Amino acid sequence: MRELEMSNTLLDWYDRHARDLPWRVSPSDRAAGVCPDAYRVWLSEIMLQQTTVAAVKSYYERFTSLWPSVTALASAEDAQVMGEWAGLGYYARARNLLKCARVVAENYGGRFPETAESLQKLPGVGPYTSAAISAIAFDAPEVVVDGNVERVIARMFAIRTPLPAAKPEIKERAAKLTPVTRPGDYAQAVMDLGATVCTPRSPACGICPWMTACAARKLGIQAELPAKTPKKPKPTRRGTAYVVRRADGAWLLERRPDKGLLGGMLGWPGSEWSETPVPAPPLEAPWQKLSAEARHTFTHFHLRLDVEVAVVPASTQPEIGEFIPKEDFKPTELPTVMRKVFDLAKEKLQNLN
DNA sequence: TACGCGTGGTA
DNA sequence: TTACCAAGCGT
Repeated sequence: MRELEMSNTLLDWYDRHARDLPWRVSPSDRAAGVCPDAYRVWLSEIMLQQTTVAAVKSYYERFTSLWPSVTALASAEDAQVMGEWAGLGYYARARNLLKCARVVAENYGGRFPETAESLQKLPGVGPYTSAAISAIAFDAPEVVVDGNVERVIARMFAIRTPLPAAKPEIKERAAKLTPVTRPGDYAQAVMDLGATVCTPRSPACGICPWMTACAARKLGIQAELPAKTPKKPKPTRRGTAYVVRRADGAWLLERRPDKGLLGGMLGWPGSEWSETPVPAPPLEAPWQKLSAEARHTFTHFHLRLDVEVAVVPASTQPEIGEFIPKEDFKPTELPTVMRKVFDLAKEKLQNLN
């Protein structure tokens, strides 16, 4: 199949099978001249980095409802944005989201630049996201390559080189397929194909619009591709989290530094997380160690946290962190590992409500 | 180039 | 239970 025939075949498939997503303009609306709002495209693309559509949907609805425009988001309080992002993960995205919104509001008059080259200069916007925004929001013929596209292309051309070494070859192949007409729909079509048909495990080759052109399928190796360089094993780290409740119901919390793990997020005071952590209670108190531990797995290590709880007098002044009044404390604003600690500790401390 | 950086679903 | 995986970026 020629390149033009392939892209047309996929666009026909997309016209019939495009998923209905909150941030998407349907192919029929697009044909009628409707353009997606660059702010919404950008917001969705940042949220979708390494994150599933199912996880993103409710966050996207909440963010667009609270902040309908990039200028509105630029004016938001850091703490509120971090709190709304809690649970979605990769918190550097939220910090860069705010930075980017403020750059667009202050340096670009609230309008996103249209070229991938300009977009990639913005915080948190890399090669994939810049191309995706330019293609989807402005219909520019950019080559959009994400994990889905890598998988589809690696299979289509039976590229056996493991990722990430195969990226340049994949990008070349993807570039030759990218059409000049409807590049925004085409970019979303390849990603939809990867997400719904050319899936990582047990791809549905029988219903694939590109079935006859696929080299991996001819060889029967589609499920083995793309090859990946093996991952390192995850070590286990340990630590202790301290949950303090003041007699008036306030909770002792600490804002983590902007850089590093869970940067900028609220959390419980605690020891370092390491193979042999040193206990580090935030204040003197009659500590009670819980029998259960909080378990959580991050990208590169497993964590097992002991949880110690204490109730302290209403007059207690914190040396570390800050007492948050009970009416201001929202567990949903905690990153998931900290919410797990809370869920273990709350039964022992809830009698102060 | 390789690593640090979250979370929830799935097999 | 464990390992793998998902619309990557910054350093």
